[in-house]
Amino acid sequence: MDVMDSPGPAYDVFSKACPSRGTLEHVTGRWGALTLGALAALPEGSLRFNELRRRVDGVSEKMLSQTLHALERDGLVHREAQPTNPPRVDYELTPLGRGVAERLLALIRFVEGRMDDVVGARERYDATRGGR
Amino acid sequence: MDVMDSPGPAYDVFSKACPSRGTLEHVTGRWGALTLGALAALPEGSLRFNELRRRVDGVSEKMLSQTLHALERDGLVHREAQPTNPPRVDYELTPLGRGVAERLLALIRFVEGRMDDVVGARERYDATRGGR
DNA sequence: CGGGATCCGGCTTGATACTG
DNA sequence: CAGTATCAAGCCGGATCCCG
Repeated sequence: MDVMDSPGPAYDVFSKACPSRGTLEHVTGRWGALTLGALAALPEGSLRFNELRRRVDGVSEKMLSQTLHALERDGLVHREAQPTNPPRVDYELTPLGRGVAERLLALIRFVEGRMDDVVGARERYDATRGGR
Repeated sequence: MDVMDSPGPAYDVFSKACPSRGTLEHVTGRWGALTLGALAALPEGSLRFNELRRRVDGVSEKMLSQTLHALERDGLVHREAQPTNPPRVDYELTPLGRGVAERLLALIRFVEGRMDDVVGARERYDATRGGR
């Protein structure tokens, strides 16, 4: 083994310049997280553009399109376009994307499952500060 | 059991109006994720304001303060101020916050560990589209 | 249907300065 | 040290129009 083989930490999100920070933001971003979540929630994991849009309640066409491009570029989502009329485009997770989405969903489900605690904490916090 | 006891899904991030979406954004937001990650990476998990600021490379005072308030309000972070001079304030995760941070760190580490794949995917993507 | 291009208002963010 | 207040800038995100 060469000393050059030593990998080291290599990538560290806590470092300002690390490219992993950008990817983490695509993944955890407002629409990125929900898009990955929607694709992961499926058994067979393939969705068309407008199906996806309906599942991610509140997303605009522009933001969904933009989000999908970023995720595709990072190798997390695969886009398959069929040159039919009307056009049909399917999106699905890549194996890498499935790994990410799995962990993301674990986080999402945990948060959803503890929302009663969160809501309670908020009420206590707000009560402490009177009206502000 | 009363029928009223039936909990149902109760909270669903995919729904626009669900409060869990807000909490998820605090948790996964740009600075929220890194702040929770920094607090979770510790053995004894207590950090002072400026220690935290140094670990989360690039965060401004304002954003860190704002982020900590949101996390405290959601019951994920505990704030302990000592009225000494100079003032000393320690932040640490609550049990709930530790649960969230654990899952968040699993995601972060997974992304960091696959960045080579991501970088490769980006190069292939960019090459396909010529210069843009 | 599945987007791209453009315009534009507003919220988020980052410096800077100030306080206890 | 641990923040808050203020202000300007910029990027995000929505609406709209358009095309294949």
